[in-house]
Amino acid sequence: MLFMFISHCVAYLLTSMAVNVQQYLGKEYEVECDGQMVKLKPVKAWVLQPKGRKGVVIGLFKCPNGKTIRKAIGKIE
DNA sequence: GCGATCGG
DNA sequence: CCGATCGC
Repeated sequence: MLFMFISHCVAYLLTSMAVNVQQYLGKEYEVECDGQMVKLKPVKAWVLQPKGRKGVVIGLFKCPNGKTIRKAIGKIE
């Protein structure tokens, strides 16, 4: 019973976070690549947030020139 | 400096 | 292993 409850909570937390990040993955962002502004979808996104402080969402972008860059694409309360 | 992530 | 990402 307790196990069921806890696993449910864990699953809920994991999925809700995954969904939040996935929303960022769907959208395009203006990113500076090779001295040019390019619209790209992030290859990956995650929350970067110290404990007890506000944080940011970091997007990982693959530029046309092959370079990979990170950019903050969101804020966390 | 903290937070996660991964390319260089 | 470190830089760089952002805001606090």
